[in-house]
Amino acid sequence: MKCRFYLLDINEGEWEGKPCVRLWGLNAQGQRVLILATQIMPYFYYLPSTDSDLDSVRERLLDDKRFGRVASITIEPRKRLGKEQRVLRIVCSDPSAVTKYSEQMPRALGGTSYDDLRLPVRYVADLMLTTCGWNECEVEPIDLHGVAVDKTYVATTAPRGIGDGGPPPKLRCLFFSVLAVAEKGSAKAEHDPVRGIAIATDSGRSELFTSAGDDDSQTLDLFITFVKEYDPDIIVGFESNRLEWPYLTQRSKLSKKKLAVGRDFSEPHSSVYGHVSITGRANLDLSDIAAGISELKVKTLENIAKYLRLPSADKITTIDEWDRYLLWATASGRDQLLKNTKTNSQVGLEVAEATIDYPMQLSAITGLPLDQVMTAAVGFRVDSYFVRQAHEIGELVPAKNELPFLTYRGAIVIEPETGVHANIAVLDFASMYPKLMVNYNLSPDTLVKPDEILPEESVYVIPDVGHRFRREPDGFYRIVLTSLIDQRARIKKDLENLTSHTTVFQVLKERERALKVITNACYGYAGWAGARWYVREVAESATALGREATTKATKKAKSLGLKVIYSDTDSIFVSNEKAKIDDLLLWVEKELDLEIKIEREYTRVFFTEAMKRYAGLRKDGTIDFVGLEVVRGDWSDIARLVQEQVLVSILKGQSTKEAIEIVRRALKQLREGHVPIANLVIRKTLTKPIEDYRVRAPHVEVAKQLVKEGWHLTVGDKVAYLIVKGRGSLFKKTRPYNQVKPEDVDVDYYVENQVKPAAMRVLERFGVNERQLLV
DNA sequence: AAGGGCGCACTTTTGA
DNA sequence: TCAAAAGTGCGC
Repeated sequence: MKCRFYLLDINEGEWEGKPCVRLWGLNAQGQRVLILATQIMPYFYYLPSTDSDLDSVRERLLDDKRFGRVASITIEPRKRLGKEQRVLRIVCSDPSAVTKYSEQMPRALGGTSYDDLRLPVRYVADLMLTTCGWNECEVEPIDLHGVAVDKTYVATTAPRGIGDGGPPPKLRCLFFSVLAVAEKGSAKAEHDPVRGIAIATDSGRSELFTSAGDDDSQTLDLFITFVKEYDPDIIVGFESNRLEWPYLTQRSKLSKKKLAVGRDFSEPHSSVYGHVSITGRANLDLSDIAAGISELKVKTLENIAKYLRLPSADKITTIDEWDRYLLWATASGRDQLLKNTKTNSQVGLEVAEATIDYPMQLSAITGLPLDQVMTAAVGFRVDSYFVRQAHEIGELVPAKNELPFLTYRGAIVIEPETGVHANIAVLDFASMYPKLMVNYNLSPDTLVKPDEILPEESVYVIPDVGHRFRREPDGFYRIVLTSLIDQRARIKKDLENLTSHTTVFQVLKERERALKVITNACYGYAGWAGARWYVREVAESATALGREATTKATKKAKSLGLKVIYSDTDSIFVSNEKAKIDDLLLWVEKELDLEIKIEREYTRVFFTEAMKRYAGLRKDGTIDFVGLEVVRGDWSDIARLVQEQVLVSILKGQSTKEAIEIVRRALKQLREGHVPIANLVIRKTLTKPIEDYRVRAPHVEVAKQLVKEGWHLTVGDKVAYLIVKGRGSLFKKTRPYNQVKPEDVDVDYYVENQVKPAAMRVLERFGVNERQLLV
C-alpha cells in the first residue's frame, strides 16, 4: 500500500539485521506513523590517487582486513568540480564505519573521500525527502514494540519527497516551562528540586504540575504522563536545549525515573548542533528564534512576546533568578512564582504559534529536521541545502574543511556628508552578491587556475583581483543560486494573488523569507573556511565586483546631477530627484545587469562624521536609527533613551534648544537618583571562556565574581552590571546587576561616560558644547 | 565541539 | 601621557 507521510523526525535504527532509518511523522489521515526504510545502505565515495587503477584498488580494499565492515564496492560515475570522474562507492555494513573508513582510507592509501554523511542526512539528500513536508512510498505494516505511534510500517520502495504536497496536517503542540529555585547562583540539579512544570497545549489545555515538599518525583511523573497522553508532535520551550531538558533529565535520574518522553520511550538526548533531540517529535527552543531577532537586545520570553506585539504580552513578567529564593520562602511568593510559570507556558505557546512557520519552511528548504534547523548556524543551513543540490546533479560532496583561511578585501564605505539633509532617497542593489555570482558564473568548478591558458572570450576576468571564471558551463553556485532566486520570484508572484492574514499567505511569506536568507548567505558561505564548498576566490570576486558596481553607479549618479551623500556596500544615498533616479535605475539595469531600487525615502536624515551611523526620518514619521548608541545593546538604557529623544527632537523639531533641554533634564534626574537601576544596567556578552581573556575587561571581572558565587556562565551569555562608586580603573568599580544598591551607583560615570557621550555624538554636529548641558 | 564574510566606531586596558 | 591592542557590537 501507498503511504503519504509528513516527516517530523529521522533517526538511525536497525531492521532485520540491516541498518535503517526511522522516519517519524503523520500520514494523510492524521495518524502518527513510523516507517522503517532500508533502501540505502550506509556509504561514501572514495577517489583513489590519480595514478591508481580503480579495479585494483577495489580488489585491494575488499581484501583489506582493516576495512572488514565494507559490504561492497561499486564503481560509479560522479562529478568532481563539474568534471566527470569514476569513483568507488564504498558501501558499509554499519553506519559508524562510514565516518571511520572515510578518514582512514585516504590516510592509508592516499586519495580523497567524499559524501561522508550520516545515514539520515544521506536519505534526505539522496531521496529529496522533505522535512516538515510530505513524502511518499509503498509500505507494509509491521509489528513493532516499544514505540508509541498509531501505525508502524516498513518501506518496500524508497521514500521520495513530493514537492508541493499540500498543507501540513494538524500538529499537536505543547509548550512547557520549568520553575527552578536556588538559594545561591544558578539552579543545580544536584540539590535544587523542580518546583513546578507548567504546560500549555494548542488544544487549550493549561496545567501546572507540582509536588509537596522537596521531593519532585510527583511533578516529574505528572509531566511525563502528560506528554505521553497528549502525545505532542512538537514540544516547545524557552532555553530548553541549554537548561530545561538537561535539568529535568538529571532530576529524573536522581529520583530513579526515566524521562521517557520520546515516541520510543527514550529520554531527550543532545545531538549534533547542540540541540536536544526527542525521538519521534520535534523539539524546538524559542531562545534560538529569539537569537535570530537582532532588535531584541535582552532575550527573554517576555521581550519576544512584546516584540511580536502578542495580545498576551502584558500578562507575562520576568522574575529574575536571584529573586526567586526569597519569594519561594513565603506562601504568597510561591503562589506568585507558580502562577508566573503557568503564564509563561501560555504566552510561550502563543509565541511558538506566531513564529513556527519560519523554522518549518527553513527546514523544508534546507532538509535539516525542525529540531536542528534553528540551532544550526547559517553556514550549516547552506551546507545542508548544497548537499541536497549536489546529489541532484551528481556532484561529489566534499568533506568539511579545516583549511587555513585567508582574509580578503570586502566592500566599500564612503564617508558621509555630515549633518542633516532633507529629501534623500536610499538606493539599494537588489541581492547584489547573489546576482553577481550568477552573472559572472562565480563558482569553484568554473574557477580557472592561474597557470591555465584559455581564450580571453571564454572567461570572465574579475576586476581588481584578476581571478578568471569560465563563462560555460553553469557552475555549481550559479545552478543553486538560480534555483533559489527563481523559487523566490515564483512565490512572490503567488503572494500577489493572495490576501494577507490567510494561513497560506503567512506560510508562503515565511517560505519566501527562508529562501531569501539562504540566498543571501551563499556569499558569506563561500568565504567561510569551514564550508564544504569554501572557495575564497569566489567570495573575493563577489566583493570586487560589488565594489565596481557601486563605484560605477555612484559615478553615474553624480554625472546625472544627483547629490551623493553616503554609500555602504550596496546602497547609495542620493538627493531624491525622481527623474534623475529613474535614469540611473535604467542605466544600472542596462549597463551593470543589476537591479537597483529605491529602498527608503527620508524627509530628513542625520549623519555624524562616522560611517555606518545615522538616523533618518521617514515620510510616515517613524525614524530609522542605524549604528548609533540607540540601537546598541552594550549601552545603558538611560544613554540610549536620551540619545533617541535628542535625535527625535533634531529630526522632527526646529532648533537644538529642545534637545539640550532633554539632556539637561535627564542629567538632573540622574544626579538626583531618580533613574531606576534597571535603566543603568550595562550588558556585554562573554565571547570566549573567562580564562582566555587577556585583559581585565569590566564584564569579565563581573563574570568571574558571578562564577565564584555559583552562577553558570558560558560563552554567549550576557553579563549585566553597573558601575559603582570607588577608586581606580573601571573594572574595579563593576558590580553584578542584582547586587547594587541605588546609593552605591557611580552617578558621575553615567553622566560623563554614558549620557553625555551619547547625547554629544549628535549635538556636537550642531555646535553645542558640553558646558551647555550643565544646568 | 563546532556555529557565514569584511568594514567600521567606539570604550577601556595595557605597557612603554 | 599616549598609541597600540583588546574587546564588543554594529552595518551591509
